[in-house]
Amino acid sequence: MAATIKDIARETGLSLATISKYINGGNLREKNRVAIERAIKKLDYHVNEYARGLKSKKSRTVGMVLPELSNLFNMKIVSVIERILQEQGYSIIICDSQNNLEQEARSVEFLLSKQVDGIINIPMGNSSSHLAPAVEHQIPILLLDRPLDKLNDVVSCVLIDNQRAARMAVRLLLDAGHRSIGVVVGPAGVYTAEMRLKGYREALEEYGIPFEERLVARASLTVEGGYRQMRRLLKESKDMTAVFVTNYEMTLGALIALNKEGVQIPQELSIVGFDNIMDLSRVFRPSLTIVSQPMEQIGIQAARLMLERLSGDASAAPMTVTLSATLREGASIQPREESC
Amino acid sequence: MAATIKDIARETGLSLATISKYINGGNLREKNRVAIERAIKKLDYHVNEYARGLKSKKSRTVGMVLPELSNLFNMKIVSVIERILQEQGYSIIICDSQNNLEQEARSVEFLLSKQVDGIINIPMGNSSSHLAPAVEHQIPILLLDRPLDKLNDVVSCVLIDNQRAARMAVRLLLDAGHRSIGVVVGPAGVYTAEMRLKGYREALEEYGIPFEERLVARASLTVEGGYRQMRRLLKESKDMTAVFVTNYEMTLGALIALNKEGVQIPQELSIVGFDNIMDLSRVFRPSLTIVSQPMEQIGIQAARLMLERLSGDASAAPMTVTLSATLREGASIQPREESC
DNA sequence: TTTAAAAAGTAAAACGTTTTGCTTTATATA
DNA sequence: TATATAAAGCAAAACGTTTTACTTTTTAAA
Repeated sequence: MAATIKDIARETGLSLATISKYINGGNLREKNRVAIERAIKKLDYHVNEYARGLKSKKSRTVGMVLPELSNLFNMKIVSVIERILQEQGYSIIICDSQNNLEQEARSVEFLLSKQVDGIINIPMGNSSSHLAPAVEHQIPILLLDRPLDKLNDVVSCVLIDNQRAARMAVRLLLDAGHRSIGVVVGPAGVYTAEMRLKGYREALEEYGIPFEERLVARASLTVEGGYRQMRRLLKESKDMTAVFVTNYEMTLGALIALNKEGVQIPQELSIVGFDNIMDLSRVFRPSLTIVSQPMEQIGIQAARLMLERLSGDASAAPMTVTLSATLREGASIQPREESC
Repeated sequence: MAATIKDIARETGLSLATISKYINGGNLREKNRVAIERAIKKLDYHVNEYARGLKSKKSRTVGMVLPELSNLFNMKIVSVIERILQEQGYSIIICDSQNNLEQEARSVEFLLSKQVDGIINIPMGNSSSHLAPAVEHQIPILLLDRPLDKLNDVVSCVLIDNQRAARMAVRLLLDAGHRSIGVVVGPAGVYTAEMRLKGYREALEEYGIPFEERLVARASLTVEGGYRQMRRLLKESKDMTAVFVTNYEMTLGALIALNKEGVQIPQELSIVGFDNIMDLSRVFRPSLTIVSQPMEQIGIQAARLMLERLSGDASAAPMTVTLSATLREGASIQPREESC
């Protein structure tokens, strides 16, 4: 039914090789070029990606493996990467591993069976074993948001300087005179959570403030997690005058909790949130001070790195790109007189 | 490098056709079966999807075209569909058309160029022209969330009974004695918005309450939209005692606005929200009364319909499946004495 | 003009499957 | 045991490209 390169050859009187050359951007005589173009239009020819893939061993598809889709950070990143890769003719297959390590490994196998040219992965845990089959296949691998030490020499990586960003955020609170600062942070073992917590500790240290376990609230990375742990902090640490919440969903949950408890921001509690998705900082009154991850940039860099490695560029050695999160100052921090 | 069917044939002494038969689930002699299985394991053979696609003209891939990814309803649906199709060996390519009609059309073309076996689309507008090329290709098309009249006889469709759900929700408020009920609803022209507004009007009509334009707040389907329009309603309609918010993001925005304004729920204002994502109804206190779309079911039905049509099942005529949203009663509605 | 070099074009093989029409082997019936 | 039938296996062609090694044409230099 559909026209093939053979039909174009017949229509133009040229050979298959010439048509193929045209399609792949080679040089040809002007009159042949126009003849081919006319024939393509006339017969409504489209390249058969499967025949091409069979010969070239390239699928022009990259796979993406994520812990979950229903997370706005992930979605935003996917959205950016998808747009850029598509512009270059690549399609992406997304695998939601549903916070399940075995599923994550299965997703990698699935993508390999679909013969993707590369894999982008936001790893769930700290093991890299799920990527072993992909490493073996020698396809480019790119880690997002979280590194995996074992693979440092084989894969590229796009990260945020979580630790520094957290340090800056907590400094802001310290500079405002706060001394009892709570932190709502993700589960132990999650790289980003650990780094952000580290930054929090560092800032305290700089100011000579003792770190207190009771001010650390470990939450699942969800609205509910933020809600619950914010309430717990409020209940258990009455002296707390500020809080740092370290991801978007938890920030949302914390805000709901604070509102429900009628805690005035910033009069009664200062807060620094995380991730400017859905323009939370603008919508919320008083405007929220937040750590803002450059999500567009993360996506752009990830796409760039992947495309470079896909094109077999020599310069495309595995590398780690670390981007800076920025602090957007709002009005959710109250200076405290009694200190200093 | 990678083993092919030929290697298996050589290893086992059988013919290509027999190996192919095995792979595709045909019958063979027991000893041949085990020989093939051993060879496959030994040589780590995997089907080459591109060779297969070339012969069979099936890509075992379906495309999905959405207005945007950063929307939790869409994401949840994608997540479910992705899981089910993947279990059947299908991969899905997602195209985020970024609320851009031209991009939506380009996405369809892109998917066709990638030779997807079917397309699932949450259409942005009311025109079906972007799907024309897909219709021409004779591949199964499935519409989600919003129908397109022109295509009724060619495509399947999975919908929610928006109108009824809205009617039920507003009835609940009316039954509680509310007479001045605001509604935050999506932009004019958006199918779901219109249907939900229609349901709102119907309920009022049933109770003999005049419809008032001033109580209708048209918002963009975002947190910010909900926030802005909720504030507008509060300011402009002091007599309003209840409000119905008709999507998840807007509900979130409305809640933020109400909290910021210090409006007590439900004492000062009763509210019915929409979509139980992130367990909003549980997290929020008082627990929210919401219209809950059966997102899991929507995804399941969509996947089922698509799979049936992909398998060329005779029973798989284009059809419309309409699912019911349910009302989850929380504690965000206050009965009003003065009425009845 | 002739010749050399560069550019453009070609025929044919290959990629790894599925499928068709046929042959061989196994099973059931007489 | 012989025969008919069903089941299993096979050889070869086809799918629509890309690529290789070669030939022809064009352009530039002598």
